[in-house]
Order: sequence, then structure tokens, then C-alpha cells
Amino acid sequence: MMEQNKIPQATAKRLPLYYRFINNLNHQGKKRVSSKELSDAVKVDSATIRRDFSYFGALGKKGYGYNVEYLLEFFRKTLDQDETTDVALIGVGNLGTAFLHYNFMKNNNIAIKMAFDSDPKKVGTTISDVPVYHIEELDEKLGDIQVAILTIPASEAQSMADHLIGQGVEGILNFTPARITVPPNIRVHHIDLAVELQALVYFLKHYPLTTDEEE
Amino acid sequence: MMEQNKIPQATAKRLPLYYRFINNLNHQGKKRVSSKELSDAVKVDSATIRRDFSYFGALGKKGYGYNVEYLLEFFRKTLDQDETTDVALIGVGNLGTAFLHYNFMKNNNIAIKMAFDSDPKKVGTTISDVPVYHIEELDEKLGDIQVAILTIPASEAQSMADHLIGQGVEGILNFTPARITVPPNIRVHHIDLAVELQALVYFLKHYPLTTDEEE
DNA sequence: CTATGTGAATTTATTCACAGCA
DNA sequence: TGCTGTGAATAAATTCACATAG
Repeated sequence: MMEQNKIPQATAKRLPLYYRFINNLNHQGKKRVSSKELSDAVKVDSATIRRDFSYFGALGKKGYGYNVEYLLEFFRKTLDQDETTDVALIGVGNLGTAFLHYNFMKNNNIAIKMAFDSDPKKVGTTISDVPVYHIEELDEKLGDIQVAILTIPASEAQSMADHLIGQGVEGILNFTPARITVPPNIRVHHIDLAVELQALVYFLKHYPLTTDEEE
Repeated sequence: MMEQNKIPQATAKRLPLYYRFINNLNHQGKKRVSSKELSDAVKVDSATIRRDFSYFGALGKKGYGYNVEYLLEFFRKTLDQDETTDVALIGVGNLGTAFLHYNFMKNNNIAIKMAFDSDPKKVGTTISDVPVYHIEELDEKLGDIQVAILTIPASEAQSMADHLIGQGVEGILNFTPARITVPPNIRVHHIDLAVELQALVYFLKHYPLTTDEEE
């Protein structure tokens, strides 16, 4: 696939966050920004930000900071914002609908192109310009979409993942509590709402904060 | 607040996941489990699981594995599953509604006790037994709830967080893209759906998988 | 034999602290 | 002077590998 695989994963995960904020700055007409300002905004230590940026070379100027426009252009390229990534959404419940209303195209070149559900009341409708097809039409409609968002009941997660992978999907954002098993060449990110909530509660009770700390 | 603060954060974040799976095993009538089996199920390396468990002492038996019932009982105590944690949900959009339908009480003793919104069509209704109040009733209704889930527009996140903190909230699960600023004694966890999706896409393009890897 | 529990090694990530450039 | 960029130090997390108990 692509170039320098030396960027730490922790850094890679922060890139979209940086990108969005730099984008905001640009819209506000701001011309320069320091790692300290960025730090206040995105809640990441300024040394970490400088370190993160440094993996891509010297993006700033000493004593000045970073040029917003330049930074934006750089991250646009780095995050492949030129090419659109098409995504399919599986499961048009409340969570799925929330995604459909979320306009990813606005800042990020990611577009949910179609959604699937088995509920006949939903099939045939359009939500935020995204058509909802019946789950049985999946093979026929999916095309070469490689990314799927799973917002279905946990009990169906594994079989649906298997099916999607069979149709060429390579990345799955799984909102199901089920930890799905996939071949080693498939990437799955889990977002487990119950776990997140429980973890927050656990930290609250066992990790008293006095000095500054963050997730 | 509480005892041994020597449990690594990474471990603490996995505890709810372990708990849920052990709970499942127990419901299935399983009596024993090995770190290897757990590993397959929750997708965490078995050595990491043993290490995680070891912070709590010797929970297993050599050559045998772990007794499911014992483990469950242990985690129940550790995760404070005896005492219920009450939570308020702010913003009854699609995402908020998804949370209301999610029955946290089933496995975890976390209960969304009330929800708030400004939409008069929603105020006064009840969703999954949770009453929806007008946002202006917040001070009056909130009581001593210390945890809030923020599922409102980003533009309102900071002011709402300030308000909640003023009312005694100490933990916030923030689904807003806004990175809110809070006093150092307040805990905020961010879950940023757009960032998660972008990060997945970035990893797909730049971190080709051949051998096993995970989020 | 089997699978834990854990020292030791390794890897990954963060943070300090400051030389050096604009 | 004010900031970056980065060596070096530190911290955190993972993983190896095996002695040891059942």
C-alpha cells in the first residue's frame, strides 16, 4: 500500500483530530498557530503535538509556529482528503441513523453511500440522501465499497462481518459489543459504548483526579 | 476515593470487557476458562490478560485456568457492580436515543435515570422508561447525579459542560466533536465518531495488514 | 502435563529540556 | 526573542519465556 510506515499508531490516531482543528482555524481566517495553541484546543500535550508533526518533517518555523494554510494542505494530502472513501452502513437503528445524519463529507472525504436494514419500513427510504436497501440486496448493491459501519444487534455481528468480508470489505467499524473474529488482513476497530461508559465510571471511582490528566 | 491505584490505565479500560465476557460464560454454565480462551473471545493477547489479572493477585490456578464463578464474583466487586451509578443523558437525538434503548442495567449497574432536551416534542415523553425533561429543568431535576452523557451539537458542548459541572457532575462522556475544557478534577472521555472513522480509513490505507494486528 | 504468574526484555508513547533558527 | 524540532530520559504497555504449582 503506502509509504513510510514509521508513524506511530498513537500519532496516526490523532491525525484526524489535528486535521479538523486546523481546518476550523483556516475557516476562521487564522494564519498561524503554535503547538501551544493547538494543545489547548485539542487537549494533547504540546510536546506530543510537535513530536507528532516532526514525523512528517519540519512543518513549522522556529520562533513562529505553523502556517495554517500550509499545515492544512499538508494534512489534506497526508490524510488522502483528495480521494473520497465510500462507506456502507449496516443497520439503520438509532445509532445507524445518527451516522447517516452526520455529514462526514463536510470536513472529511468520507461518504456513506448506502445503508442496509431488514426492516421493510426502512427499506426504500432515503436518509440524508443515503438510500436504504434491504440487507438481502447487499451483494448486488455493495460494489467495491471497502469500509463498513456495523450498527446491528450483537448476535448478528459475526455472520454479517463474514458476509461483508466475503464481498470485499477490508475495514469494519464495529459498534456491536461482540468482538468479531476476522482474517488477519482485515482491520476492525471496536467502539463499545457500554465499555466506554463503564470505564468512565470505574476511573471516576478509582482514579481520583487532582492534577491535570486526560483520557 | 479508593484503594490500589497501581492498576495501569490500559488494564482498567479492559476490565469492563472482561467482566462482560465472564458474565456471558457464567450464563452459559461454563465452569472454567483459560487465558487463551478468553483471549480468543475478547481479542486481547493471553499474556496481557494474565498480566492484567495478576495486578489483582492470584485469581487462577496453575495448570487449570480460572474458575468462572470466582472470577465473576471478583470482578463484580472490583467493578463496584453492587452499587448502581446513575447517569443523565443530555440531548435526545438519534445518538442519545440509541443510548436510552441500550439497557445498561442488564449487565452493568449503570442506569440512565433521566434525559434532557430542548425540543418540546420530546419533553414529557418517556423512552425506555427514562423521562425526558426540558433542558431548563436540569438544575431542578438532576439531583446528585455525577455522570453525564453528552449527545448534543458541538456548539453547545462547552457551555453545557460548564453548567453540568456547576451542578456537581464529575464525569462526562462526550460524543461531541468539541474538545471541552474542564477543571482538573473533572474527568472527560471523548468519543469522536468522525475521528474514529477517519482513523480507520487512514490505517486501512497506510498500515497494510498481513500478520495479525488489532486496534 | 497444563496453564498460571511473573521476572526480564522489548516495544511504544510521552515528556523534559534545550540548542538553534527565524 | 519565541518558537520549533529533537536528542535523551522517563514512563507505560506489551510480549517473551519459563519456573512452578496443581
